[in-house]
Amino acid sequence: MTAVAPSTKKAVTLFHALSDETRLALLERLKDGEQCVCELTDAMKAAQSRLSFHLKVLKDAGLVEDRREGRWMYYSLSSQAIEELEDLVDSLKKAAKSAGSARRCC
Amino acid sequence: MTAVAPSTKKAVTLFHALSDETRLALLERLKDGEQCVCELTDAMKAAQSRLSFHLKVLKDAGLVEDRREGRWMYYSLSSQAIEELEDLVDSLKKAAKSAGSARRCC
DNA sequence: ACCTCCTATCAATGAATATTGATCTATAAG
DNA sequence: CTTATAGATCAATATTCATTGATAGGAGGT
Repeated sequence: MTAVAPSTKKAVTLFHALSDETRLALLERLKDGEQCVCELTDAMKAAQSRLSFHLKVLKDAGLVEDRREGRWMYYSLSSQAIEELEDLVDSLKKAAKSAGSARRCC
Repeated sequence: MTAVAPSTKKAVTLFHALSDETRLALLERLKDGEQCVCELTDAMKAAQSRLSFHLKVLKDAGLVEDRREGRWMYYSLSSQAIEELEDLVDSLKKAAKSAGSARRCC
């Protein structure tokens, strides 16, 4: 019954940020807690500019936060966007449960 | 502490399917119940081949199911993939809550 | 001031994706 | 059997995204 998702753009951004193997791997690592970029590049054997790019995508989507400490940048999960995600998935789930009533068409 | 998500590929596919405005709009419509392609093309004023393409992406990701009835194809939400989504988001949420413990680095 | 280390950004290339219009298949109706 | 309709698929193009290597900035250390 929902008219048109009010913030479709936001949802697209969120899901897009999650739709990449490298970025999911980053989030997976951040589940263990805050980490600095050097640690991530090291652990993932990835080029620095590559991770920097992906971390920016995650940050722009609101999925991670960054914090500077000296010359290091620390990244960590941000629960904010994750809750929005939860809501999106929830509304889908509810709708999926109330099975589709076949309607005459065309 | 999770090693490496076992089915990262699956997650990427799921999130990618959701990372498009047209596809989110389709899902939004399907929340109201099963609908045939002609109804969707009509309502969304989109080219038929375009929707067919996006519906395929959604179907390949397991987010929708199709059913043929005469010459019409009916699409509906599939709760299967949606539950996988829920799990993915859940594990992120839990990790985000146990705030990141800053660790010495580099 | 200089040099070094950590990270972000930029420019160029290459790879995936989306869009369009045309064609093909299947089902139904006459 | 012919025609019409619903939808999928294909080929070509346009667009968007990721990767790489180079450069630039900012913070410490000497």
